[in-house]
Amino acid sequence: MTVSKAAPINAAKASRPARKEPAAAAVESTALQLGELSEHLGYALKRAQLKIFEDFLRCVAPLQLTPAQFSVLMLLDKNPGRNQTEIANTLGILRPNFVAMLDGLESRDLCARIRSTNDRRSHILVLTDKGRAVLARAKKLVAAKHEARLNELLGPANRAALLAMLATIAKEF
Amino acid sequence: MTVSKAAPINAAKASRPARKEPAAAAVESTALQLGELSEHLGYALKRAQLKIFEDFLRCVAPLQLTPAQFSVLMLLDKNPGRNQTEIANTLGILRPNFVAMLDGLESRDLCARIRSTNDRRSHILVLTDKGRAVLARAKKLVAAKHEARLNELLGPANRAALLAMLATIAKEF
DNA sequence: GGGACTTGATTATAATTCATAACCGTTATA
DNA sequence: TATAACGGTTATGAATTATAATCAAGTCCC
Repeated sequence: MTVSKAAPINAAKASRPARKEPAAAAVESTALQLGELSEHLGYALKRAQLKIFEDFLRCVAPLQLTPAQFSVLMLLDKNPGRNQTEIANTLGILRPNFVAMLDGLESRDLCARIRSTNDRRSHILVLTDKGRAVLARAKKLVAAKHEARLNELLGPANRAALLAMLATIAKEF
Repeated sequence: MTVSKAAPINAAKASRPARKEPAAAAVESTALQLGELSEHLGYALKRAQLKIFEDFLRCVAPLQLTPAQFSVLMLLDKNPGRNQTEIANTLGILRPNFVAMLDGLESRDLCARIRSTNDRRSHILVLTDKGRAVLARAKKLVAAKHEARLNELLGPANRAALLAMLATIAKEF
């Protein structure tokens, strides 16, 4: 839709005394109307997603993890012994792009590539101890700050309903 | 989070007769577990958003409009006489990036920049007749194919609830 | 066993998107 | 009138997403 990270600073520029206006009833430059746009799910979805990611970044800033990196660590933790292709595919990351991402995580000693003995082409991915520790801290931060805030805003029931609908869309659409 | 456009092709590779396995109970390479990841709103949000945009693109393909371009046309239609900064800001587009985007729309004769007589620095944006026509067709396509499909999947009430929650997040978070 | 084919990881590379700083002409203000 | 602020633009860089090609290792099959 659009919607970059840049705050939609609309703020009608704090009422100044006045402005020269053509003549007829001064329009006084009010806030813009989104109109039907606000009824479009894609638009709302994108804006919400940006906000959520922004907040995620903030909450987990001390650990320097992006949402993408977090998702990789989560997946490695839950699925030890898988190779790059499997992890990348389930996250929707293209294999070529996953290489640099793993390089980053591995250079920070959060995970490691281990040449498989079965199939010496493939790299088994594992969390390091540090990786597990960082992930644990990240989960705590996310739960305590990020998801908690959402629960507060929407209420647990609504939050669950939202999650379910999003999952439905992701799966069935 | 991650989640590129690439389909998370997990498909466990159609059962072949067998495979050499280390020894102990063959693990048979089953689908990966998302685990707690599926409980994280950001993850679900991102995946849903990608699906929605993908479908939007498909539905409106005959008109060659991206979600971002669509949102601009919608906003111009609802808010005639505004300048670039105002439009860009309310959509969260950075002004520098908006220039090329407008160049594209203007070169297709969907909108026009008009030098304001009040303030000769600013460009008033207006939809052309063609722009209005294209927008009208786009709205029809989106309503008939895209949003209709969502309604079908979620039901009108749920769809409305989803929209409301997303708007809440975008606004208050 | 050896050639043809497939697969996992990688490189190279391009297109798109998002972000920042600097600039020019115009307007407001001290 | 000089200075600052503003709207639009350029230039540019980082990050994200995508495709094709390469290399080594495995599978298939005669």
